[in-house]
Amino acid sequence: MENNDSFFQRVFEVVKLIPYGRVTSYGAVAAFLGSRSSARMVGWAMNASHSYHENIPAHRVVNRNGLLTGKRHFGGSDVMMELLLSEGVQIENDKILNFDQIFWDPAKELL
DNA sequence: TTGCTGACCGACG
DNA sequence: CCGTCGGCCAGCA
Repeated sequence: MENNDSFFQRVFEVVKLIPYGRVTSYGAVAAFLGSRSSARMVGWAMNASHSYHENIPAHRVVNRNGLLTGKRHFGGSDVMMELLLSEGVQIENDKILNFDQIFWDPAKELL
């Protein structure tokens, strides 16, 4: 892998690789990049994804609890939840029920 | 340019 | 159990 890309670019690369109907956590992506403490940057990268022309499935990235913490940044509505629901993800009260089942760990799946 | 903030996470008291 | 703090990096006033 090339390390010349910025942190954000690396985050996008991983997020774009998330399979349909699967989700991952900020910490998992951060850990895959080598810095689990940089989970905040992953979330910030999602915010920056608005500026990028590429399609970033940010709705497939949630926090460690499987909670849709970033839904408020997703158009200000339940768009994030709707997208996940359309992918077969079970959600209740902004939380992914089968999080353990659909969790996609880049460190394991991608490698 | 400096400094604050942010869609997180883990540790500590 | 719950509140607080540090760490990581980039964007913005």
